[in-house]
Amino acid sequence: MREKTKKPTILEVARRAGVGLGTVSRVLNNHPAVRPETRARVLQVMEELGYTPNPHARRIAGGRSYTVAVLLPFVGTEFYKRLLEGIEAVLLEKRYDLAIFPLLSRARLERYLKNGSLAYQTDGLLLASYDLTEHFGGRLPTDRPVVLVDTRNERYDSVYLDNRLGGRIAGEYLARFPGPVFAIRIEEETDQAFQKTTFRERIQGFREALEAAGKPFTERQLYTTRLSAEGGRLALRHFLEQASPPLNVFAGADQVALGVLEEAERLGLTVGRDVRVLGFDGHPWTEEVGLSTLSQPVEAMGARAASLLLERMEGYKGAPRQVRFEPLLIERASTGTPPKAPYLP
Amino acid sequence: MREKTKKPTILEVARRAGVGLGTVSRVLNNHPAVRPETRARVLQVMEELGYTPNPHARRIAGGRSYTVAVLLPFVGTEFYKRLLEGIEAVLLEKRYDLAIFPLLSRARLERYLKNGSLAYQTDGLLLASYDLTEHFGGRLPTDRPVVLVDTRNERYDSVYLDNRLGGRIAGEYLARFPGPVFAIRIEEETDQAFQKTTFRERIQGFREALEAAGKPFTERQLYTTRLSAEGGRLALRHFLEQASPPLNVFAGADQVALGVLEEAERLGLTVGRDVRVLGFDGHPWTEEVGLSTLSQPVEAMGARAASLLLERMEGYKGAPRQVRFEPLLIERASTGTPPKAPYLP
DNA sequence: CTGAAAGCGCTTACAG
DNA sequence: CTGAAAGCGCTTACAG
Repeated sequence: MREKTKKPTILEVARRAGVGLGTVSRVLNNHPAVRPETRARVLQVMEELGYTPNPHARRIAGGRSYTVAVLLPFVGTEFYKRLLEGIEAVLLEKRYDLAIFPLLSRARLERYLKNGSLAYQTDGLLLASYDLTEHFGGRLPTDRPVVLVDTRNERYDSVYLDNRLGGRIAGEYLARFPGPVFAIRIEEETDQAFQKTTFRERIQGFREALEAAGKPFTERQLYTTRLSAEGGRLALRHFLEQASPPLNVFAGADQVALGVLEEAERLGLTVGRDVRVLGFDGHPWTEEVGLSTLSQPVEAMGARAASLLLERMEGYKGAPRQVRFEPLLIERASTGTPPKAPYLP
Repeated sequence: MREKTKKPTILEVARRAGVGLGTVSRVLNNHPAVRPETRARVLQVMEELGYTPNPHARRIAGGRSYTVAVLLPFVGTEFYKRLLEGIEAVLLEKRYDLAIFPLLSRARLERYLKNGSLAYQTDGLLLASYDLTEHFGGRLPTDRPVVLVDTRNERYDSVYLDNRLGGRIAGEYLARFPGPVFAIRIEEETDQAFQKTTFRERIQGFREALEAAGKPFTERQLYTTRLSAEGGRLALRHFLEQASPPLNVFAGADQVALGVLEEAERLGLTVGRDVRVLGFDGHPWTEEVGLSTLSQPVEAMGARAASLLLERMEGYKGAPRQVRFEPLLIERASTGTPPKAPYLP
């Protein structure tokens, strides 16, 4: 009759391993001053008992929470899925937990930050996509280390993709093909509190490249839509009202590019010949559907951001570090080029 | 020169209020055995000091975490925004925190549940939209109370909307207007791990009502798309290829209905006369755009679910409670009916 | 109604 | 390298 399966504590581990509980704690914290044999024995016992440390006790005893807060837009796109995977990979390895805070409203954000709730819960903050510092006069109201990812700010460690460069690469690339060039501009969320400029930068770079190539780009070549595959379908229909195949489309995002692909197929057009399509993001499924795209190492960016944060949490005091990633053009069938060897991140 | 603004503790509050720290704790926990004057004085001091209890200490001392986990689909739709608002409202009032766990993959879910991480962190679980019990042989591997919302299961407290009824109301309503009837079926996410049937139920009810009204519904009257406004635009174009105005469209969700509205306007059609559109969800903005819709009391559902969970956490042991909400038809200009008094939830 | 004390499961100097 | 002890900020019987 054991009572409600009480979790084993550090004390029980210590007893069974025949050591003091300080030693168990040292093993837990990777303290170097533990003999390898002792460590092994303790780990063994932990394994047997299915022991996991009580994070609340650690927090209260050690002052650290072993938790990192990730604040991200409340949109369930593949980009954030991948970003979280990258972040989580390095955090879990270091035995840190990850608390996700979807940015729903400014009021909620302030509550998180102000009332100390976040402060109590986490040892560091990872801000994705929104540079929230503007809301707080340049500095977030927290004494925890902060790292930005998918956005940048000179005052904080930042890990970001050069979206404008991606747009330029797209422009240079598509300008070489016969037929007119079109682009899809994806509307950013219009929430005043949370702004980002990702898609705008991509289009900006695209426009620059076309102009540099002597193919000035006008509003008529642009179609604006929300981020959705159906938006890509509408875009292609719109472009086909203005020009006959072959035509070349920069979709701005893989998700939208997928819609272009779907609609082309529905209309009986041959992708890669009648319609060339270029996506952006390099999501894993683009390989299956043969979509050319500007690959973005999202997982790597997330991992890098998490590493920078971990360093800060361990006391690193240097100047803010700006880590810039570059997108990589991957040619596949959707732009008519024979597929190359698969992309290795 | 105060050092890094140490947070005040219960001890400091006790001193300043001239009471023992047990009393402060009692105030914190709404224990009845505290004289009103004493309580007032303590609360005063807390206010002055900007004291907030350290949740980790409470957790470790009291065995409770004062945190509820909300597991929800990784999609940033307005529905979940509203649901979270409803949940949060009652939880915050009871001084509970809310930990959001987006359901990204089955692997992550199992990690949450298994490794005891969730178990340590929270006192109860709220599962939104997915009945995850199937993954675990009928019972979730947790000893914490569990409440489902936006889905149902006989073995757990469940709060849900009768989506099929909503579909039926929509069918009965639209069948009365002149002109053919169309419907938009929204694809559920195809993730095998996380399934829901919301939209399917709405269409099912719709079909039943039409058949009952002697207007059999065929596949030709159905357009399938992902959940997006652009999907609504495509749908309307599709319907207009099959019939001339006036026509009547059940959009299945407000977001998609919005696209129908947009496209009708773009085509110069008069909404409410040439095209009648009925949404589903009753999101706040539908009033502004004059969209008729089946209103769903999402916030109230979230609040109710949170209340049921709180009761369980306080020890309620009764049989699982099934709370069924009914959608309410709101007539506005998009179905040609003059707007009535605003809906009061 | 209220205070003093034990205890929650850990971490971290401090001695050995 | 390791043990014993103090302490983290609370909660909760236990006495008054």
